[in-house]
Amino acid sequence: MTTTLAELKQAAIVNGLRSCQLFAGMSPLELGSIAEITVLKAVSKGSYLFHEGDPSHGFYIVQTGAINVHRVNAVGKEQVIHVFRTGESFAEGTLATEKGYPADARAVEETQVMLVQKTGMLALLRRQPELALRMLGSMSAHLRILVAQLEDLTLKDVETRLANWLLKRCSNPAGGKPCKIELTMTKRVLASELGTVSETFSRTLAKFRELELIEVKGRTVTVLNPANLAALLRKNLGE
Amino acid sequence: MTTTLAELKQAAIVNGLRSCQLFAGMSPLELGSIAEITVLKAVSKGSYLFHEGDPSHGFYIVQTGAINVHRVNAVGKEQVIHVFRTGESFAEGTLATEKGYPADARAVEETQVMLVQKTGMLALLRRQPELALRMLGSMSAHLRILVAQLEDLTLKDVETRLANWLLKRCSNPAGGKPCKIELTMTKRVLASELGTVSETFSRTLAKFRELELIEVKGRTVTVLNPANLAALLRKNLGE
DNA sequence: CTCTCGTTTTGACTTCGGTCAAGGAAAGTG
DNA sequence: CACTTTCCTTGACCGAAGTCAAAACGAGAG
Repeated sequence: MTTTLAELKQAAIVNGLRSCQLFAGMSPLELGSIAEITVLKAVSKGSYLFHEGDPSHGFYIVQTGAINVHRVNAVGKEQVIHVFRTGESFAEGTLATEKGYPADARAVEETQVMLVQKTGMLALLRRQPELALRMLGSMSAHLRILVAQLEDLTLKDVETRLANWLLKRCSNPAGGKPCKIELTMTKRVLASELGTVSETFSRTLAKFRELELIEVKGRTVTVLNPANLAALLRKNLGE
Repeated sequence: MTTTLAELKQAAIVNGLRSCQLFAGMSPLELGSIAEITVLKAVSKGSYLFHEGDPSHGFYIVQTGAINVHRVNAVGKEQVIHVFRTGESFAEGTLATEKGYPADARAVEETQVMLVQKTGMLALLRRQPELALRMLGSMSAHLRILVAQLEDLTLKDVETRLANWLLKRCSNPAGGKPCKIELTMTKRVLASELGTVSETFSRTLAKFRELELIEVKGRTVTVLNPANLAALLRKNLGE
């Protein structure tokens, strides 16, 4: 039995699809049918996958790397909507509408994505209602993320947002053990993800350092005592 | 041929469904099958349709009145996500997930809604993939609204938001004819919809009055020259 | 008409956080 | 290694908008 290059590629795609939340637990047969309409795409660091208003060719799944989905206003200031990482899918919403992509998408680092093509996917959805339900679920998750983001940005100050952000990536947010966190991107980008600018971000880190809540060394932040940080977060939210 | 009360009710529901964007252009037969799983609900002014976290019984369509979907933080401050009016549907996202509603929903005024029940709808979706695509489209629209809201609140100041809000309700936003706008709710609520407080709202109206862009008389705002207001909006966005 | 209660407006104050500017650290390049 | 470039940090400043307080206004009740 011979294995062609195309078959290998297909197998790789099936594997990629399997690691995506959206398709978890689907049969190899079903995955195969999706793989057929899926193409791989490499996006180099800093380059754009699509811009706001571009006509949609389908939706994306991140295989490796990270995609920053954001919006830019007339002044050029950008607001991060979400940074999608391995296994996450985005832009599903463009399947069922003629409108283009509602935001910009740029690779934070060297990234591999899978593009599940629109026309093929629409045909599949018509034949497999269960798949459509999965898509609905996934979009619902996106809505939740956005609602949370909205609340974050409007109802909390930067200090609170940073505390929350740090705690979310602690292995044990309630414990008293120090916890190292590696920053995967530049602090400017991180700041923007938190809805602020690098200067303010820097200052807030400094404040936490003075309070002996964290230690910073290059790209590594060590939360000295997650419980203390959690206490500060509660205090900020609590009154 | 006799017409029972139940049949009349069904007919009323079918009519309501037809006026909803989500179901526009569907056959009477299909509408009928949805009507079967739909119940009417009256919500008195100020009372809640659901709270954040409540288990979902389905999604809603506004028949008359208005529903304010919002989020409340620990301090009690609330952030409006969107005010849904006649013909609009919301909470579709809860169909495909076990999580409860992601926000609160309160009637701004006396309101009639239709509840399309979850279990029945799921069964329908499995049989009618086209319906599922419609739902995807509708959720995509919601995502767009949220993204726009996010951009509004983070990238624009109150003055710009108010100018935009006023222009949106001018009959002819580009023209030079004065245009009366009736405020349907109290200014405090309006301010909150614009993501600010009544004081700031008041001041901004005053500023516009000084610039002779508008006139205010009780609950009536008259945009003297929509084109001028549009110019101000463009200037704010433009640099 | 007058009193009362809720809403709106205005003023004074404060604060958060963004901008500008400059110095230092780090990292890539020849 | 020296040099450029990008990133990070810190200080000084400023503006938008929220809070508090008090006055003005308006609608309904008696």
